[in-house]
Amino acid sequence: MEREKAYKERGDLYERQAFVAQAMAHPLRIAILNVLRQGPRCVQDIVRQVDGKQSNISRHLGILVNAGILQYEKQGLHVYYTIKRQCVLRFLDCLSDYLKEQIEMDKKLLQLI
Amino acid sequence: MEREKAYKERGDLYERQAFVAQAMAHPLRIAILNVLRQGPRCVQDIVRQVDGKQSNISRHLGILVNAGILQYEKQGLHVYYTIKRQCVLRFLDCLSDYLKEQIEMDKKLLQLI
DNA sequence: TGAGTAATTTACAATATAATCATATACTCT
DNA sequence: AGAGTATATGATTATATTGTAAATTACTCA
Repeated sequence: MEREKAYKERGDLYERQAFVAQAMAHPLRIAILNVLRQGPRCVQDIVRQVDGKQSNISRHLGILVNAGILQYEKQGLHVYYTIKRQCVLRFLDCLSDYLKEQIEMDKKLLQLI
Repeated sequence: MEREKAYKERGDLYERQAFVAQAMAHPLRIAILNVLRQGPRCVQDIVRQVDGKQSNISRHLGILVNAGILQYEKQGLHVYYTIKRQCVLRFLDCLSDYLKEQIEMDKKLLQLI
């Protein structure tokens, strides 16, 4: 494969990776992912567990599906969403280890002021 | 810990996770991370390897540092950047496995048209 | 000190993302 | 068919992100 083509393909990959990251880049969407850890859930279930309007949650679900992170299945009136990419959960878990420490540290700093 | 406080802390964590994800959500920043896999590199090195103006790269580096993904060290005129969170690389690797397949499939579909 | 190089920052215009309300679609049950 | 419920989709406004050129800071070395 020639050099330029190789570069272009890499760029293609980078764009898709960035697209997945972008889909995760919102606290509400992270909250949704954490609800779906429990297993498949319909929109209502999710709306009940995270703080947000139905139409907004629906939009965020759409973004996650679009990025290939979630799958959905229609069952009558309900639409059940499921996590399709376990990578994403592993990543969040890995991040939370040191982010929790960071949060603790920030809290202590605040108390010093 | 009371319920409401627990919720707030979770929200705090979600915001920070989202912030890290957001920092990864740009193809140029992914490209930068892939340059830095090789080891510490200064801004010029990076500018040479990815496609972009120096001031722009500097901005993107700032975003990655801010999210805690990169570290830097000044050495004379140069600033050397290093990857601090290996999570991030593992995540990108995990994504690329199926994204590459997806790219292949998309290419084949295009040829059918 | 001052010329030169590396890196960051500022200011701005262009573009993308987000939340909300109202509306539309799709399905169920009587 | 028609009422009722679950989701999704416009349209709009507010906010955030991006790229670029120009200005600024920080360091080196003659």
